[in-house]
Amino acid sequence: MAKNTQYDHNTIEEHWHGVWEETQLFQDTLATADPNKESLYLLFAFAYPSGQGLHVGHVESKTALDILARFNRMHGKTVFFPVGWDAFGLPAENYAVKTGVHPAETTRNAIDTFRRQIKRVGISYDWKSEIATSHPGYYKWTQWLFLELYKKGLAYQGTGQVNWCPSCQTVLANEQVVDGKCERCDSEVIQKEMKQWYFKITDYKDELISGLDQVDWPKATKLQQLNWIGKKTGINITYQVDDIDAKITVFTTRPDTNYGATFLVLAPEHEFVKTIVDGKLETPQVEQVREYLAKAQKKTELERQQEGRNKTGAFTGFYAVNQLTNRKMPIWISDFVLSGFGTGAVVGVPGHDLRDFEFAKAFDIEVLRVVVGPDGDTSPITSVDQVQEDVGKMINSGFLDGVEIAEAIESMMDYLEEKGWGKRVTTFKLRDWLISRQRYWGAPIPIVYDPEGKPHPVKEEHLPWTLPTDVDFKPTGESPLTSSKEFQDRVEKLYGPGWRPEYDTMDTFVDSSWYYLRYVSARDESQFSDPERLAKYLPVDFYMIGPEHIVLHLLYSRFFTKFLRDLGYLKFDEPFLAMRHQGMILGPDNKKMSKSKGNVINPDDIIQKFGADTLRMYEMFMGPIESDKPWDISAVAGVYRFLQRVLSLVEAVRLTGSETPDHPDYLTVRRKLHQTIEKVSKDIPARKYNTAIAALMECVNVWEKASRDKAVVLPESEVLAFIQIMAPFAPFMTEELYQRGRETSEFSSVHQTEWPSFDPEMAAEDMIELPVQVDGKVRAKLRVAATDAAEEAKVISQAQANEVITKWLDGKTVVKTIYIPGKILSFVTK
RNA sequence: GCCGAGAUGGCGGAAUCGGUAGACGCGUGGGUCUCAAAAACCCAUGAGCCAAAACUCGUGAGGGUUCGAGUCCCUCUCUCGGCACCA
Repeated sequence: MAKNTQYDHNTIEEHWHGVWEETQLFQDTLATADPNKESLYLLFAFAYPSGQGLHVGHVESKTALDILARFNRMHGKTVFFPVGWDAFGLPAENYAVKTGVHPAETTRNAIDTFRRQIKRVGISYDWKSEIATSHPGYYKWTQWLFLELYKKGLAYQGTGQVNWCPSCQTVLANEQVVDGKCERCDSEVIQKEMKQWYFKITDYKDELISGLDQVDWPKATKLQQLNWIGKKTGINITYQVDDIDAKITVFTTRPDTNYGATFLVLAPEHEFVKTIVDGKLETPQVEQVREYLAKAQKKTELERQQEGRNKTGAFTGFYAVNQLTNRKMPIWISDFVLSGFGTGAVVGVPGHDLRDFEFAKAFDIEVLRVVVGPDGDTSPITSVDQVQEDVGKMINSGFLDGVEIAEAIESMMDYLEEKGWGKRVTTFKLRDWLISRQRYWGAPIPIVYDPEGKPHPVKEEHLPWTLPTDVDFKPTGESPLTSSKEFQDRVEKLYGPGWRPEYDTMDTFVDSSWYYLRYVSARDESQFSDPERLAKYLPVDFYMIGPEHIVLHLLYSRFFTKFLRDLGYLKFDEPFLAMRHQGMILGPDNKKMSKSKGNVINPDDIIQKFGADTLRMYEMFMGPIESDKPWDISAVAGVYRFLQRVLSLVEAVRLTGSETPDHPDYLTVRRKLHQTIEKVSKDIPARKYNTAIAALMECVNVWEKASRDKAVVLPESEVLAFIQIMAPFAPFMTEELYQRGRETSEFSSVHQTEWPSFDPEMAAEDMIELPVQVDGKVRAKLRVAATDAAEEAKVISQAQANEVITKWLDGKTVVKTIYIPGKILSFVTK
């Protein structure tokens, strides 16, 4: 056979890239789609076009989807596989602050780079439906969506404590604060009271939970969403404040221990605290309350967290009465109680809640035991390890004595409700979504204010409400749009003198939470998306997305989907039917790739040296898509060698020209080929690309050996089948091999051919190797004709005739014989 | 602390309705070719014992169920991800 056929990957890949561009292969899918064909919508979480360009992680997830796309096209489906850009965002704006280059220009250049790189990797996107969120044709509809929410009362202005990043000079959503720091720049986030725009995502909280039953997502992802929504059932208990006309309601999930309640704690922001500070309620402790409040408000989120479990607090001078015991419980304030959760007030049961115990110890409050400890311990609780939270029988608890905790919870809730002292409630951790951003590079919020400062929606005929360009980017703490003269003039001209625009822009997550709806009619100027196409192609069949988007993007997207469904625009409840996450590609040092560590692999370099086919195939071969895995440059070369061998092998077949289907070893190769077709056909839909590639390699190993040692030459149809099953992985080289074997000059791609079928008969082995165990240990392997595998008696007698088995059975009594047809034969002796 | 995922040769990983552990690739050792080297190709490659065959051990640790456990059950350790003074 011909050795070392030159594998000139750059020439091959650039050539076919050019041909595909010219012939518009797989472009404008929906306009040309056959309505009778089954359709498949594959979606990649669109990327922020950063100045760094494409990285190997992008290549991984894009290739994974591209393989699915090509495979399904070859199965006759209409595959919708669009691409776009999450183009608004901070990096371009920060770059503008530093250099003065307008974000629009930075973004345009970055997109151009990405587009070029993605095409070079051979991702078969439909570029006709490309979108960018920063394009007025797109954000017009983002603004339209805002107005629809506004009309329904789901976009509202609220004043409250917000997360403020002093470095980005903007507010952040709760979801964007990570460990008390800004997720973008790691600056410490502070709390600020501001008037901002919110979306009422909490209206959908129940459905955001129940809808998860409809989708095929990783279990862990669903749990994480549930966790974030944080549904909890408990009871609100209302206590009378002693001596004055006031009541305080606490939320608790554990009313069972209420006989052990000895104090109340209020969040610093609690209404009752306000009345004290305002002097409406007289107490000798007013000064210390004020002092504590002042201190608490100054703390940043981070400082609060760093305090850890150390309890601070102040006594208000008031007492609440526990109806169960008539005990007067001192009312304290402390910042460990959060105003946003429950009622902003808790009842302290120090004997059976770790936190309450710590608080009681810090301020010398009485601790009562109401649950029997392990080994029947009923002594007073004096140390932390006696604080028993979850299990045990009630004691000192009146009618609950002797009852297990779980049962006591329900009994007590019933009792409190019966008495009118409490009411069962459900609470959620999920807050409304704060969408105002004091930044430039985003979609302007389509709101204008009249001279009295009252907000009005921008009229729909004024959409897109364009982002002004005469803006000073330098962050001042005020929105950059404040500096635009054009923006101000526009508003006064359209709405009247004294009117002013809303200067804030929308969180970029607003842009990215509905893009998958826009793709199907990306150029439509009359509506946000085409109803017919939405009905036909949505919801998304398969979504590939990084694990970092689990909480924010998915939650917001699901909210929009449900909202638009309620308006009648959509006929489905969930936007993404199936979803998986790609793992991270780590540097060769097994660490996350970063410029500072100098371990970044640039896909351009790999393509230059080995080609896009190698890059794709290597990344798919590294391991399961879902797991993190380190880059290994010599393994890349291994994949390159494989491709080179394929090229040589196929070339050799064609140069030889004479097939040898009558060769005795031909059947071995054909069997392997059919086994490989079967394996690859099963592995691709399951996205087990690493094992599919391993199978392709095995096939080549067998084929090559037969070709070299035995001069076996496969018929052209079988060579073609191999090329076809490899095509989704290595689109360039397979196109080259396919075209070399064709006679006609009219272009038709290997990627448009029909996927080869495998013949189970041809794939079947005629001899199998059957392990034989004696007492659980494999002692011999029998060669059994496949046709005999089902005949137990025949197999057993063959085993008993085996020399090694005889030796092991010698002098022993076989008490049991187990035969799993075709799998294993096991003798058990005494 | 709580929730989730995971731990398999020198490395990445195969194999989980319980049935030959280590497919495939990398690396390593030896060889062919060459004046030499590179490339390419061939052979070997879990550990122990060993001339070889055979045998013994072996999937984070310890127990258990089973004829048989990487896979199932219990306990534990470590790593990664998420949440966290959430009442």
